[in-house]
Amino acid sequence: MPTARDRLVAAAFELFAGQGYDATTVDEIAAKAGTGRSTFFRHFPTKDDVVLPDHEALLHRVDERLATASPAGREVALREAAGVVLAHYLAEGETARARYRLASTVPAIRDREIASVQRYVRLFAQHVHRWLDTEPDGPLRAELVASSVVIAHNHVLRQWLRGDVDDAATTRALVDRALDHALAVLRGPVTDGGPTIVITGSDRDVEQVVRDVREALGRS
Amino acid sequence: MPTARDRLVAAAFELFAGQGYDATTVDEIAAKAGTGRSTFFRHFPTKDDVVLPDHEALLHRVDERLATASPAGREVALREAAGVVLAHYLAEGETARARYRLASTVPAIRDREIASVQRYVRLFAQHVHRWLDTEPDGPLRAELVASSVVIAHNHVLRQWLRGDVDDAATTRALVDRALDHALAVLRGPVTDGGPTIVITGSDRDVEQVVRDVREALGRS
DNA sequence: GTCTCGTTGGTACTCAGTATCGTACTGGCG
DNA sequence: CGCCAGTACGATACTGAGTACCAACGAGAC
Repeated sequence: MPTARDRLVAAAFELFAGQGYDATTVDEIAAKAGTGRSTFFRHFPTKDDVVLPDHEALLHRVDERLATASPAGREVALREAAGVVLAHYLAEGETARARYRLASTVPAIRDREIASVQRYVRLFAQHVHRWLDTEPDGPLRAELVASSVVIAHNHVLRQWLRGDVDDAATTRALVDRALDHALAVLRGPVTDGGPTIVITGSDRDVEQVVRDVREALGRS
Repeated sequence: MPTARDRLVAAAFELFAGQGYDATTVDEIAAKAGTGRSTFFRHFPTKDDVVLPDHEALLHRVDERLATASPAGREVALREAAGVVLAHYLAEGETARARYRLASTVPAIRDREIASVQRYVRLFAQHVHRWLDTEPDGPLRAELVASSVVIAHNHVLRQWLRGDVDDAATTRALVDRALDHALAVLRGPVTDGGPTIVITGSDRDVEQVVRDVREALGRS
């Protein structure tokens, strides 16, 4: 016999899928789970929470990873922190996908999801602020980096949730690649005096770069 | 005699400020406004909406500005679209600040605000997608640009809402400057083959840039 | 006058969420 | 075995948001 909490979650998912979110009352969920109404609200503060994952534990783990970042390892810390979240969803598997489908159709749940995402952004921002606040435009860049990391992560995560990508290793690789874009702001500040140059990528053929620069400036 | 809608808004702001959001019932608001309960819900779908601005009109104007962007004027379109939103808040003046204080303390309103912000991000993303989807990593970069523009705008807007900045012209200048960072992703893609060069700023002394590049690459 | 039509007020209802109480089921300890 | 915590559960009653529906009022059209 599964625990009452698990029965409630299962019953809720079935009823929501069958007759829709709004048309399902908490009483029905409790009845189908063979429990009392009080028990439902004892386990889930609101009706929404029965389908939303417990972000608390996840946020805590992300927080821990970001807290232990040496100045040199900040970019790695951000990547791994995003990886922690991704791993959680991948491990959830079909449950995460069912929740995604639900959030796509039910406004109330979608709004809750958005609010949850914002908590991750805030958490990331909190740490990046510590790193950048003394730099020029640090506070702004901190927020840009934080939101960009989450955007990049979620962009790929959605591909997996929709089933566009199915392989876990591929998904992880895509997130890594997406974070290249997101972390560009972290690498170089935009100074307002002279032009700022940001060069990324592995190939370091100086003369080729110079040719590219001349071409780019000539065109502009 | 102001319209019933205006009286309801005024009554709501006063009661929320005086006794808190949760402790205020819709009946009280209606009573203070000298109207019936039905009238309240006829004007505002939910209790939250009485303090939230009508984003519909604003979203529409932003949409219009973004829709009429030539390929060369895309960056300008994004800047002006952000400017439209900023101008609206600046025109609201103290009302916007009161709402900000309310959203800072009441979770329900804060969540609604977050959901509203997300609608702007989606609208921006919708247009930027049209522009970038065919480019490498276009869809991701579109979302990064959209969220970054909104983040940058809101970062400065919050400074004004808090009163850290009070002058309208200064605020507009700060937004313009903040958007420099946000639009970096729009300017250059990060290719994975050779190095990618992103050059920002107004000074276009090619030889100086080339010297900078050589120095940067020499160091690395 | 009266016939609409839009705005309003009033009433009754559903349902989420809160508070409170009594009860069953545990494990530990004498 | 009897007693005693602590804990999970169920039932009831309540508040308040949001919905549905209906009756009344007022302003113009004819």
